[in-house]
Amino acid sequence: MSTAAQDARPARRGRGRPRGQDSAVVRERSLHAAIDLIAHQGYAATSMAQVAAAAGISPSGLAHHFPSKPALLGAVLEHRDRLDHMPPAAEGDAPWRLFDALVGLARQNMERAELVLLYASMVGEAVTEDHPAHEWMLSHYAVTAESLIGGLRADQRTGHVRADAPVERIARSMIALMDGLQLQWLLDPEVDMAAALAEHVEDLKRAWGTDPA
Amino acid sequence: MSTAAQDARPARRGRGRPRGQDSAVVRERSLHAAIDLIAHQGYAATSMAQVAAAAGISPSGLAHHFPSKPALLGAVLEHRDRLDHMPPAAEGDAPWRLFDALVGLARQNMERAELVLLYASMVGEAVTEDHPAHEWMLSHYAVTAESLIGGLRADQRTGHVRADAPVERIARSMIALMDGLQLQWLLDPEVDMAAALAEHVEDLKRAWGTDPA
DNA sequence: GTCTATATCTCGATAGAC
DNA sequence: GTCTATCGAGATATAGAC
Repeated sequence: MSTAAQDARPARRGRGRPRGQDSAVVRERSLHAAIDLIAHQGYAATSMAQVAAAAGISPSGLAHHFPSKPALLGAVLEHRDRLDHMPPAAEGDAPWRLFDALVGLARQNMERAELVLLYASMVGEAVTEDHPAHEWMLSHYAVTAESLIGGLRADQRTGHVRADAPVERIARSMIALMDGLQLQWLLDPEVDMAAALAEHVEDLKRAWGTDPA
Repeated sequence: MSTAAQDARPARRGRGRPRGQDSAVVRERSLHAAIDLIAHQGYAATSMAQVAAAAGISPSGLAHHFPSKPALLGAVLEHRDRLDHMPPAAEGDAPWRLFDALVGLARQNMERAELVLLYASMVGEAVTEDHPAHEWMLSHYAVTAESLIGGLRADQRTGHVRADAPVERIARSMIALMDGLQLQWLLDPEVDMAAALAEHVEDLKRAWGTDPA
């Protein structure tokens, strides 16, 4: 999009109204400032003025890009989901692939404390029904659980997972363990959440898998 | 002036200054109002005025019992810990007693959504270092983990738990699972967190216990 | 597109009457 | 012990200049 200069593009540059690209840059900067602040303070405790100051613009300037606080939150959540997404299940997947992928995601997230902190803050606040991120949270859990359950069912069809495996419980426990470990890791970086998760997945394979270890 | 009621003391009773007992009642009422509001909205989003209104007094009246917002939070946390406490390990404990007790606690908490909601809100907010409840949260995890680890070590000494059991990891995973299941249960009351936890404890006993199932 | 300025609220906390 | 009154600070949001 935006194929460079339309035509002559004279010396409008210095102080003329900034166009396209500049706007995107400021928006991006504001978004990252918001992520940082919401992660550390929570949504309720973060003000538009703080975000604007961190982004180097005025509150009104911020309001131009994000007309309201919930709108800013929506953009933050959208950005988060793009960075930390569940890999989709595919037909030819290796057995337990999604579970292994989650272990990898956990290891990757140990290099991105900001993202984990944002998630923990959001989840804690959004459990209440009327929170602006409540719908996001419901959807997040539903999508994650359905993805894991679908993967397990596929593995059952190909015979790599025992037919009597309690797939819902396995999926729910995996998600719960991930969430809980993230909290503990945030409080104590010595906690190796990827390793703990990997051990759990190994236990699952031993208990419900059909392939030899 | 106003020598009138100095000694006659007519119907002073009805509206005279309330004493002792009354104060405790109002304090209790304020405390429960605060718990309810903080549980549903979080600490940052809850105002002293809201708590006062819910308790049926004025903000200044509330300030008399709790001189500041952090002071009110402290009282809330203290009350919470009294209701939802880790049973202490004792010398003659049955094997895995603390783990069974936690399953029972989870089942009990499924009748006390308020308490679980308060915990989830607090944990989400207090991960940040400068939150007024951060110290509480660190202590909460430390005490819980040490208690579980101590119980496992005692069971190892009595021979009911295998000597090569990774006690730290078992304790951390148990806590993580509890925390994560509480979130999922709050979002979907169909989730039976006590049952899921009980299954996990059974898995632990099978994997690391020495007693026959 | 960003700014200044302002409108309208609500916050936490304090002082003093009764 | 609870109230009214008030303070100063900071919130979201809008209007209009440049």
